[in-house]
Amino acid sequence: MNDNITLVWFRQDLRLADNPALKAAASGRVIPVYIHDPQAAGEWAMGGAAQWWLHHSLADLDRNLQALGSRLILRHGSAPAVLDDLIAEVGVSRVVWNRCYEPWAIARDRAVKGDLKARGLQVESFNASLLFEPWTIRSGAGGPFRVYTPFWRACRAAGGPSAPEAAPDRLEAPAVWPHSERLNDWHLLPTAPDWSGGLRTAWTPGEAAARDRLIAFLDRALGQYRDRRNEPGVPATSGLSPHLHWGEIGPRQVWSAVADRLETGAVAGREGQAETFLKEIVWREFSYHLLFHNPDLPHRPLNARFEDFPWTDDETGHLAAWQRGRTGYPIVDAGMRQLWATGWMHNRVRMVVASFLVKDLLLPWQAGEAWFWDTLVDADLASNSASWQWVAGCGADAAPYFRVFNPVLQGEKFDPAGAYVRHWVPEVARLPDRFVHRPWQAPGEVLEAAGVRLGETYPGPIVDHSEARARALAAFERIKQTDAA
DNA sequence: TTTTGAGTTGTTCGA
DNA sequence: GTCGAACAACTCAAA
Repeated sequence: MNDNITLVWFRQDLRLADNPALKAAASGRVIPVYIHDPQAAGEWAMGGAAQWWLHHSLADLDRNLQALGSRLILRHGSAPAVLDDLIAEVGVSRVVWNRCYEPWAIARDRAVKGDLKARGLQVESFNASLLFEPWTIRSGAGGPFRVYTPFWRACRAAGGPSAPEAAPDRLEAPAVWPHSERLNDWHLLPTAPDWSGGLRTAWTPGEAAARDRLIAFLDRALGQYRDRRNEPGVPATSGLSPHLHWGEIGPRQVWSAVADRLETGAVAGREGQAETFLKEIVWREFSYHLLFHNPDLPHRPLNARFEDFPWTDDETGHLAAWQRGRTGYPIVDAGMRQLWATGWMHNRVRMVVASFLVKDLLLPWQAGEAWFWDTLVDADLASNSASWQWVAGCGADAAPYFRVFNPVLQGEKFDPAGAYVRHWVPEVARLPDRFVHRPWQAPGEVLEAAGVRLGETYPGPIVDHSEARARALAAFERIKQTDAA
């Protein structure tokens, strides 16, 4: 039975526009399907925040497909088995998808492709998630990059990414729809308790919301991006990371929208501000490039010397204090609480909290990576692992080991009026600016007037930063010696 | 082929 | 108070 039906397997490309697999299928009958397979990712199964996002994004995709006369078929189970079932049920002749780049997904997709082709089906995969495929950007010597700036230049030299394509106008339905499971039965949303209130306040998953967020960012913040993106108390960043992760919008769409503003003079005199934003988009590409060429990136330090780094055991409950935002450093605690409440953290603060975990607490970067994975709505294997390695100093083009963020100075520099810490750490909200990032240095009467009792209403610092910094530098000194020996 | 200069995000110290 | 130097080692790419 061959009805010339194309099965479009949606994964991290939950959108209709700029979706090459969907576009390729749209000339004939289409069955869009999403397969929920929590086991496939192994230890990188989605965290709770990611599942919350996925639920709403799938609901949105289904609505958008229905507007084109189609719908989204939901199935759970092992993807190869589910695809087999669908193919047998409805007589599919062709299967298409947009590529994923997690090592486990690459292995799965390669096996599926080989298997389906061997059985005579047409199978095609496309690029929806990246400006450039990781294997197409090469250094002068022909290999992958390990330093960002040459990678950026190589991307620029590759010319602009291809233009995004519009969504199909309509989609032809099959004569009979295969059965679909119900989204609610997947229990992706938290219940008992429902902790998703902060996520709902902060985010609207879905393709239209992604587009709205992009436009709002371009209108309001692109022209000051370079100067203000580091201020966590100001909405100066795009907030596109979860939308990009789930593919509700693609980097080509983002790139072309920025290029438009540049070409039309909408950011005249502020091109450098916009360029800094494009560089951030390319940092995402760089992370995918690194993961593709170094599949162990999520587990093992790129710089092998760090295998022997003397991380400490978490005997003191430091990890839990960090996770719950009770380190006694307001900027660190604000970030960790923002993460817990909203599933997202401002990038500047991600660097501060990561440096604190890895350098002040000497806990392994993988512990931070795992916590971020569990709690972020934008949890992305490539960006998360590349960024943690960068902070830890063991990654590509990494922060030098002696760069230890001082949480007080970082707070005072980037949140000088304390708006960010006051919002997320209300215990210290009534402290004056000059003590809001260093409550333990406030005189007793100032603390009292602000209603702060250190150790009771808010913790004292769990480590002394300057001692911790010295400890970190000494630890790095040890792996230097290990290497020389 | 070899050499050379440059490379996202910081802090501290001493002049 | 400000300012420059020092804090490694390694990759990349141009010369």
